[in-house]
Amino acid sequence: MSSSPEYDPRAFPPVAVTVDVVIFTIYEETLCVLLIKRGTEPFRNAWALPGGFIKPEEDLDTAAARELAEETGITEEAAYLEQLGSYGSPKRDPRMRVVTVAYWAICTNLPPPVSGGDAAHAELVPTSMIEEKKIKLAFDHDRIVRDALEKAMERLEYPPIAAKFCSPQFTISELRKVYEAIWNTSFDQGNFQRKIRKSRLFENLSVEKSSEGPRGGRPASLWSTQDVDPVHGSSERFEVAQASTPKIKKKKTSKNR
Amino acid sequence: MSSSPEYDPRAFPPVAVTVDVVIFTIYEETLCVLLIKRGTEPFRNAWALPGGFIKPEEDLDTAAARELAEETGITEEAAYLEQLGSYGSPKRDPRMRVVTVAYWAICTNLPPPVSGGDAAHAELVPTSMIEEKKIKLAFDHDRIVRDALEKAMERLEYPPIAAKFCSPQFTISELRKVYEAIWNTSFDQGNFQRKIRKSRLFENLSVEKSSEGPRGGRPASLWSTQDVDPVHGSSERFEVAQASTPKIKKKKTSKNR
DNA sequence: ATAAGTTATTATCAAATAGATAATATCTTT
DNA sequence: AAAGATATTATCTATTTGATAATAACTTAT
Repeated sequence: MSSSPEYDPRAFPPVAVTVDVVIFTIYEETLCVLLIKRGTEPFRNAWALPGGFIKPEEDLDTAAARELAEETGITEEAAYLEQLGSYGSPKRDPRMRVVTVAYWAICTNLPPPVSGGDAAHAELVPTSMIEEKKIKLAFDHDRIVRDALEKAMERLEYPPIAAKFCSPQFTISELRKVYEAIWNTSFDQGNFQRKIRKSRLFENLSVEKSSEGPRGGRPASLWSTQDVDPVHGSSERFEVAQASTPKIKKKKTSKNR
Repeated sequence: MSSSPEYDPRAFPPVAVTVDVVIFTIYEETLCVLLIKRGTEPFRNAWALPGGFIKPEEDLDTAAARELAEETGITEEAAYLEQLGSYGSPKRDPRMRVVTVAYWAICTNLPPPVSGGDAAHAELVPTSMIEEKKIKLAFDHDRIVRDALEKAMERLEYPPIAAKFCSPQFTISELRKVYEAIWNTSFDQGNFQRKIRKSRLFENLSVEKSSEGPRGGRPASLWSTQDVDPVHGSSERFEVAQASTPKIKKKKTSKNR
């Protein structure tokens, strides 16, 4: 027993360690993931998550932030980036033992042809394509995306994280549309507003008014939220149960592209 | 950009990969962690988490389950075991680059001198000792335990997971005591019972009655719960806010041993 | 056997929250 | 000026929660 911490690291078979990042964004009111088309074997021409090896002097989080920046041009501060879990099935890479540390990220409205990235190879794919197995992913990336989705849904019950899908200043309707896109349902405007307003997680930049946005209608006030750091469990939280009105509202199933 | 999945794993600097397990149990009404005293450098004589290298043909989860069984003699089915996250700071092990995949586990009432384990080296330590930095842990295990605590608190809001601290059949009071030990507070008996009874997560083995247990008082009915598998976020959940009565009740700060 | 103590279970009531719906406010467009 | 659109506020009811008490079913001491 307890062979445990009594070991010599140099005596053991080496493993390659990579990071992969599941980058979520909302595009055309649909939750999407950034994927890259592989150009080499194995899994040539299959879609894969952006990722790569950790560098010798690089922390895991740093490596993930680097991958995120390389693919989207978006810095870590502008996004939300969190570790998801590690995947190390012995056969997951046919070449050798590779353990990957997966991360997931939220980016604000990525432009469709990914700026700064290799536009030819990168694409935003609706998560429904993956959930419904309409697209084939390399390695175990299918599983990783599913796990990321699950974790994201959990985290988004903490509204400041959902706000990461929005611009730094946003209207309550924009935030509501984020929830609607992700849960693929409709929420009641008034009740949603009530919840946001009494939640002290957001700050009303009362003077400001949304300039662009929808054509017509009463202008909305802008809101912001403090940076989300350690998402400790005891934080204020949202039930995303059925805040929807049962009237007719039932959003059309998410569209593909 | 997008240097991403186009790589050759054999071309990169090797990393050693370990698993470490944060094993929680409740001992003397106090939440404890199983630690092992290191016998070799580095961090000789410091406390450390049980753990070790992944084997060439072993999945990460398998490795964690193996470590759990080696230290506690408890099989995975009897416990709750979940991945916590990976830690890979370049300097976390002075000897070479070691990335560890951390897990956390819940075990039912481990006997104080750990059965099946190396009793001389293993000990149950109250988590408060670690939270209050009264004990020094090897490597970054301090951080790992803190993260595990945070994650555990999150998960325990799903009551069937909290029930893993109890025997397969338990009384509502036993379950309540689990919450009280972990949140270090008192909960109202009646309200707690109300919540459990209407939550459909537990099954009342109505005929049965607790035989042992407390000496005196009305006998409690026994309950069980289905096995908890994928803890998907949309599950029924508990608010652990302040179900406590504000009367006097304020549990003494957890005792050491 | 009875009383006292202990734990479990059920009941009750007020306060807070959530779901549903409507009313009002402030814009843009016709 | 009217119609349409979106935001914001207001109500009302149903449900849930927090607090407290009452009752039930046992064990132990007298």
